[in-house]
Amino acid sequence: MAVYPLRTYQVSGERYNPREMEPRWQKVWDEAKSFVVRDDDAREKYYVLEMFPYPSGRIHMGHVRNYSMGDVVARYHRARGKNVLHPMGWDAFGMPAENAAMERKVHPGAWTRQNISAMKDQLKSMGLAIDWTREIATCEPEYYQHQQAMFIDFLEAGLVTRKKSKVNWDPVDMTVLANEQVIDGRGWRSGALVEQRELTQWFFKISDFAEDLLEALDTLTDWPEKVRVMQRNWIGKSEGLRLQFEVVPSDKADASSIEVFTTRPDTIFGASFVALSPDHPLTTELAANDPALAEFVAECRRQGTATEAIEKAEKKGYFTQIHVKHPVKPDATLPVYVANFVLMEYGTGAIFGCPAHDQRDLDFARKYDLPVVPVVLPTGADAATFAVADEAVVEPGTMINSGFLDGLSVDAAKQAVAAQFAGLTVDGKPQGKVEVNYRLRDWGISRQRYWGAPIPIIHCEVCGTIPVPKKDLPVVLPEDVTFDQPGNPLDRHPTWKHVHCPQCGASARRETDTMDTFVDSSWYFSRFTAPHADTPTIPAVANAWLPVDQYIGGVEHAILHLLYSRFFTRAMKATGHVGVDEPFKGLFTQGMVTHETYKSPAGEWVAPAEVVIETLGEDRKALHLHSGEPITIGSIEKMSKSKKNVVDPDEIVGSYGADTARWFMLSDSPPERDVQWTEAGVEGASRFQQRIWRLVSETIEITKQSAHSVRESDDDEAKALRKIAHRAVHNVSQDIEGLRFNRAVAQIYELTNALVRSSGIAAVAPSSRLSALEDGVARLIQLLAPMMPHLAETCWEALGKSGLVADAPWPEVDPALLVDDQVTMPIQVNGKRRAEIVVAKGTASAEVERLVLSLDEIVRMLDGNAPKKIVVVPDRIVNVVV
RNA sequence: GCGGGCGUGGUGGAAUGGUAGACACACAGGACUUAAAAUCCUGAGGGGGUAUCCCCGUGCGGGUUCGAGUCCCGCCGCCCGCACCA
Repeated sequence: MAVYPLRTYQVSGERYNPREMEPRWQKVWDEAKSFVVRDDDAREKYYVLEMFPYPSGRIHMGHVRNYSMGDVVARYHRARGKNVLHPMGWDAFGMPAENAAMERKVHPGAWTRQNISAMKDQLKSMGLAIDWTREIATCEPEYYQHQQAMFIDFLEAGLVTRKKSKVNWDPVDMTVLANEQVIDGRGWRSGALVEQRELTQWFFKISDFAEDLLEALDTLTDWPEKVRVMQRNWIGKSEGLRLQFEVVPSDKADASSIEVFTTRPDTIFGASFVALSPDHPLTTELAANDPALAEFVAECRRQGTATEAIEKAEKKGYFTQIHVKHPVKPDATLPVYVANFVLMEYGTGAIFGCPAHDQRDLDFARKYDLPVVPVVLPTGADAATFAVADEAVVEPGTMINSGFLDGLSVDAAKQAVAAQFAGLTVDGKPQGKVEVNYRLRDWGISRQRYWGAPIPIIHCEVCGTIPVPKKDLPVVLPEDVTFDQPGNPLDRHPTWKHVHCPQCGASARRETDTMDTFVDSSWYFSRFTAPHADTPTIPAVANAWLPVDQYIGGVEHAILHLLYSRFFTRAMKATGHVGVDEPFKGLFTQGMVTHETYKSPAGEWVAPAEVVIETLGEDRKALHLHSGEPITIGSIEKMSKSKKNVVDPDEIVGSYGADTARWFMLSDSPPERDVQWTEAGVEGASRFQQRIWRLVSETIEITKQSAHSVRESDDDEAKALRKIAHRAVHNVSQDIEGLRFNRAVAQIYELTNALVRSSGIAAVAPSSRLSALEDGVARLIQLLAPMMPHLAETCWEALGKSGLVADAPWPEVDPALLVDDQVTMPIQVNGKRRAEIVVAKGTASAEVERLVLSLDEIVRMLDGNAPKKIVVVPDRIVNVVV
């Protein structure tokens, strides 16, 4: 590109004022119903959704980032001529509302609805292209009655069960938690150490779908690999053998057999003990007559399940005095221990230990002096000298010391053992049975809380548990509840639970447990397809919209919400509410918003708003805004109230405008990574906004002043500018489709730079350049529209374009302008760039070679020698090897 | 321990095996201004040479290749997830 002279005149344009323009355009979109979507639109559908917010009171920067990304996708596909569904709702049930009720004497419903109203205003101030006519809140009977209806459908379809089981009890929130909600032995919300309690609970039979949920992960190719791996691990499939060990008769126990599960039946000849879980029924039976064992069991229970506890825990056991017969070594027996590392929840709660090939078993065997017999010889090891020391051997190899298995591979041995036991029985049970085990447990959904969807069940002493007849739905939460004491307000409500049995009419009791809030969020995306229907969905409509094409949210939901939703969608399919298995075709997990932390000399956290940063060269110093005392700049952390490093979106929107906040959230950092919120970054985004406005104003000014009336054909500069503009459209399109917003932003900057440079001389240049400038600016505004929609509308209007830029079709790209007729080829000598030549595109290699060898630099570097080899990659690069 | 990801200027980050550092932030110099802000122009990976130029450079060590930030092998470091799962 030529170097242009300084701009030829100044424009006295006013600054762009987002505070004035943003509300104005929001009103225009609203009145034009721009983003209201119709089901009967023939265009191709596109469903984009961001994870809906919990109405905590105010939106935070994480929301801004999340919804900015979704909005770009929505607006882009709209411009691409698709019928785009982009709805918003509220995940409105949950504990914080009850906590607020307890702390502030405000009803959870009032608190929640007030928060929704405030947050809706905040979201609206962002200018999101959302169809607000589809808004739903999970706490309203209009929503949860359908969830209750589906609960009954699931119950009838055998997808719900009620069973007594050991559950995770959160002593602070006074409720049961699902396994997925226990993190490191603590409640996911309260952080309290979780206790085990026996309770009768309602369960969704998610484990019925374990295999399908696992296998279908392979079809979710538009999901992050990380999330798929996490779900795969959570489902935790393992294939193995259920084995019966015959108990050697004694006066110690009545049991005649012990059942274990193993994934390594091949190592059976290396077995040297059997171990029971402290929670195993046989353990309990034995402990009844053995105080020392009872004490050992109690000690195991105290051990805890926290990460550190497990890492440090020593393998400990208690010998029961019982022996079992070795299943493949006649006359040999194995001692039976109770061991602290055997889990009742997995397999059968009992194992056989093969110390040579399992680290835990080895640690245990060394401690209790049990035999360590290697039975797998690793490939390449010497059979004569091979021995197991402190590390168990887990790699594959060849069977040794294993009777009829000797010489087989591990896999072959597994099959041979299974075949060996196939026809045999112990204690009337098959001695060995091939079995697939999953770690995934059924989903316990009963919560002993008020602010959730009531489980539509009536307990009748005569008839048992009876579903509430659908005509009686919804089971509405009573309003008059108290929160002045712990426990479930529904349970102590004076009248609510007292009902008559719908079958026999006798006095009966309503179920007072409510559903886990994760049930609410497991199908809201389906409800959005028919938010006002009097059935959970309208299947034909749901099937037209589903699956969600692009779902965007935080990775913290990788297991909980995303796995539950996959299950729930399958259950809805089984009961005829939707026709798809998978709810989310594409998933994107965005990174967090971080900020520097600040601490006062007293060691207290200080909010960014109270800190002044002084820069001296590259040094930065922080001072307190009011007191002037020095502030320590700390590490960069996720924005959180506890560290006070939060920036309020309202303040940013109020001072810089929503477009600036949106733009900054999309710039720089790749969307899957964390982004650091900085004042400088926001300033930069704001400056860019003004820069665009200046460019547009100048372009308009130049057009007015231009005396040109005849359209001339493009000169080189005009053509170059058109190329840049078309290329930008092409690249930005690809980047948005690939969700590479940071790169799209960079492309837009480049186009802007080129246009600003060009505008400086357009007034005195040939008319073709003015035309290219005008066209380029219009394209720029369109590229900008998904990201800075208010600014784009303002510019669009100023440029005299008709209609809204939000309704304008995405600009077309002339493919001819994407290709260069000339290419610059770098010339490498031994892989290092030494020169370059400009040749016509498609120049033959031989011609390129000739040109290269005639270059002064190359002649000099060859120093009279002939090159060993010349590699010419047409239109790309040349490498001369000397 | 297992699984996944990452490591590039002062900073955030670009780079279908083909000119490393696009774009932005921060910084420096200059123009404009009474001044400041804003704006515009210029510079910049490190080292050396007053121009043109040379050497080094993507965590470390090897390898494949005409050519490696990118692919392979072995290390080091950081982040995330799961975890006594038999």
